[in-house]
Amino acid sequence: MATPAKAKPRLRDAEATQKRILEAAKKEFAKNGLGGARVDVIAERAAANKRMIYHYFESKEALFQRVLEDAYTDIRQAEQKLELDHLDARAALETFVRFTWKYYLSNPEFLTLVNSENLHKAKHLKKSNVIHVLSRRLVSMMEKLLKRGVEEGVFRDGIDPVQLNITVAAIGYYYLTNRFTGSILYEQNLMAPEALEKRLDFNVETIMRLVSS
Amino acid sequence: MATPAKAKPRLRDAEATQKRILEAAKKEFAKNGLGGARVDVIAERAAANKRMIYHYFESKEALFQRVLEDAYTDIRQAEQKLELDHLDARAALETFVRFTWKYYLSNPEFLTLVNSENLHKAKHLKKSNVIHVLSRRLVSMMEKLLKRGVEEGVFRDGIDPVQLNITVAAIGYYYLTNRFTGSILYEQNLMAPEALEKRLDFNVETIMRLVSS
DNA sequence: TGGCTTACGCACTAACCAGTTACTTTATTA
DNA sequence: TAATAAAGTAACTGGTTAGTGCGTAAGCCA
Repeated sequence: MATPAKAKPRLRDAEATQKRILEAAKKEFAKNGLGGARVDVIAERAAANKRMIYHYFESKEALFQRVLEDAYTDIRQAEQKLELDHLDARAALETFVRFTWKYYLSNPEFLTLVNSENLHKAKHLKKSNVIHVLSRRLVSMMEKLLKRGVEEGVFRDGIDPVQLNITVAAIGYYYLTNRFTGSILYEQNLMAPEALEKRLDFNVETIMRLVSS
Repeated sequence: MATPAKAKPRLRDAEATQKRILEAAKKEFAKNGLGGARVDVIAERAAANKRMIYHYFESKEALFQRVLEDAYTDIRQAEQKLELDHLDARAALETFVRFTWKYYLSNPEFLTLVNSENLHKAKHLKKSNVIHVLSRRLVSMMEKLLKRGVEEGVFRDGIDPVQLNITVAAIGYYYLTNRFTGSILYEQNLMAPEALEKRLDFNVETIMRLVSS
C-alpha cells in the first residue's frame, strides 16, 4: 500500500543498481576529488560489484561527468521551484540569496564537485549537452527579477544579471568551500550555528545594498 | 657586480635545489591537487633527483604543507606592503579590493592550493605555526581601516572586519577559481580582458556599497 | 520449459607510484 | 691532502588501482 510502484524487490534491478552507484560516486568524488576517488570504494559503498560500474558507465571519468551533470540539474531544478514571481522584487532576491546559501549548506558535495571539475579545466562539462539549457533559465530568471525591481523603483538600472548571479553564488560558496582553512585563519568555528546565521545575514545585506536604487 | 651574493654558481647548491623543488612542487600541486600530484614529476621539473625531495622535505605531504605555508606567507606579506594608511579610507579599501583581485589573477596557484587544502579539511594548515600571526595582521589592518572610515564619516559603523575580508576574497576568488565551469555555464569567456575589467569594477562597486554610510 | 538476454561477481593484470636502499661525487676542514 | 660530511643518483620494492576476461545465474518470452 505504501509502496505501490515497487511491488517486488527484484534481486536483479538495473535501475536501482545504477542509482546506488551514482549516489556512492557522488559521495566518493565529493570527498576525495576525481583523482583521489577510488572506484573500488564506490563499488563497495554502492553494494555493487566494480564490474557493474564499467558495465553501466564506461569509465571512471564518464561516471564523474554523469555525477556532475546530475548535480547541476538538481540545483537548477530547485532554483526553478522557488517561484519568485509571486513575491515583490526585493523579497524575491532575498529569497534567492537565502536559498542559494541553504542549498550549498545542505549539499556540500556540490561545492567539491565543482571545485574538482575546475581543477580539470571543466573538460567534462564541456562534453555535456544538458548544461546550457539549465543555466540559461537561471540567467533569464535573474534578468526578469532585475527588470521587475527597476519597474518597482527599488533596484537601480543597468545591473548585469550574470555578474549578480556570480556574486550571489560567490559570497556563499567561498565561505562554505573554504570553511576549514577559514576556521583556522580566523581562529573561530565558521560552521557554528551563530556564525552561519551571521554570515547569511551579512550576505543578504551585501546583495541588497548592491542592487538598491 | 650585479650578483654579489652568489659569486660562484656552485654545482652542488643545497639552497638552490630546495628552491627549485619548492617552485616545481607549487606548480604540480596547483595543477593536479595533492592527490593528483606526482613526486616524480616534481623531481623532474626541479631538475633534481626524487631522493632529494625526501632528503629535504620528509614526505609528499610535508612538502605540500611547506608549499602551502609559503603561499600564505607570500600573499600576507604582499598585503602588508600596500601601506593603506597613506590613503583615505575609501581609497584604501578600493586599493585593497583591486590588489586582492590582481593577486589571485597573477597567482592562480594560490587558489588551487587553498582548494586542495580544504578538500583535505585543512589538516596541513592545522599543523602550521606561522599562519596565525599572518592572518591576525590582516584582520587588524581591516579593523583599523574600517574604524578610520567611520571617523571620516564615509563608512557605516558595526561592520565585522572578518566578514568583510571574507567577502572581498569571495567575489574575486569564486570568479577566478570557477573560471572554467563559469565560462561554459554563462557561454562567454570569463577570462577575456574586457570581462576581467568588468568584473573588477563590479567587485569594487559591491564592496563600496556594502560599507558606505 | 527451454533458450536467450542481461545483471552480476570473482579473480586477475598491467601500469603506476610513494618511498627506500645502496651507492658515487663534490666540497669542506683538520 | 686525507678524512669526513653533505649533495646527488640509479635502480628497486611493496602496495595500490583502473580496467578486464570469463564465467554464473536470474528473469523474460516464445
